[in-house]
Amino acid sequence: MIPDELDPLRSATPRARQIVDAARGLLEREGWDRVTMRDLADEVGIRAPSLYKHFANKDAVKAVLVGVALAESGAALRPVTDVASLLAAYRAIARAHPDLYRLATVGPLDRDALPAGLEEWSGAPFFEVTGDPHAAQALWAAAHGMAILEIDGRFPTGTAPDETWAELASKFA
Amino acid sequence: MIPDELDPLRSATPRARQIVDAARGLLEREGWDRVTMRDLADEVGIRAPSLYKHFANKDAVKAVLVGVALAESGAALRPVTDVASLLAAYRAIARAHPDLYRLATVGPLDRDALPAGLEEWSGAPFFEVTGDPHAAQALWAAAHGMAILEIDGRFPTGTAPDETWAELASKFA
DNA sequence: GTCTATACAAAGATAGAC
DNA sequence: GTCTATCTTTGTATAGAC
Repeated sequence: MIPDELDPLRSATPRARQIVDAARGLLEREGWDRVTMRDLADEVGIRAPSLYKHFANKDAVKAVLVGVALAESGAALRPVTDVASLLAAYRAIARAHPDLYRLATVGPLDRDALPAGLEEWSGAPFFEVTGDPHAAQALWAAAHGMAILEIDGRFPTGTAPDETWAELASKFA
Repeated sequence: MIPDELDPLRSATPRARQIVDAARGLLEREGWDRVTMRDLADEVGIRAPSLYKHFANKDAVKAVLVGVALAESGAALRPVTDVASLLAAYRAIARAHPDLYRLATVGPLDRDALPAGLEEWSGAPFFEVTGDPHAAQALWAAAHGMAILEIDGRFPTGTAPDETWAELASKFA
């Protein structure tokens, strides 16, 4: 699915992979703020100081998880067919792994910590479906707005109705 | 501009207002994570524990600031004319006070801590300009997606081009 | 690479005196 | 309502044994 050279775990040791897996589990159960280095070490079965032999700090763990999120998202959005299907796939990703989605999309992005080309590859489906860079960015931003507001429970009704997603799709169809 | 009964500072004591003002200043200079109860107290000229005589905890300070942000946003979006002007006003708010915008729009919303009706009043311009609840929600979500990605520097080019905002406006015109 | 032990600096929060 | 003193959690880090 994802090109080998874009895999954020490409050169990770088995132990590093294990740590990332554990971090993802904790993240999806508790949210990033509640992932502590101590709990992460517990989950792996080692002591907290040992984590620093594999990752410089907590942010380095986060960077890999962000890469994983972008890679999985880019894969799930392919192959590209039409706007409605793309939006449906995008929504599904955010709802399936809300904390991972949040981690990868909220706040600044440390681009230097990502495999070169991954960010672009992850967003390319929006260009493919619109055929125009500005329309692609606008559609991506709209999809993100819908997704993040939905998983954060910000829509007054509690969850975003299917009709609102359909309305958005109709505008860009 | 804003109805009196929606004012989040309506029943605040002078000291509480002073604390909120100081918190806003710190927020806009440093971001919410760097607003500490100690720094906030310093700014006001008292000791950190004294803050807890005026606010239950840091989240209670945040709740008032979120209310202030919603109130100012709702005021700045009025009067409503057309989609393009509404989006321009929305974008201007986010760019003028990015950390306040983030505080009010990122993550879950503690609705119980807000004046009743404020959230709805703040978002009503989107209903006014579209005349349809689903289109209003979709437009609001799209505007938020654009705004938050722009102030977080998430657009690959660095900042969202005016053309992308124009593209979005054209879809909902 | 892992462990134990230890340390330190934020940061939110509380208890109790005045 | 303000103070001083104190507690806890957490990220981060080091030293040194195995």
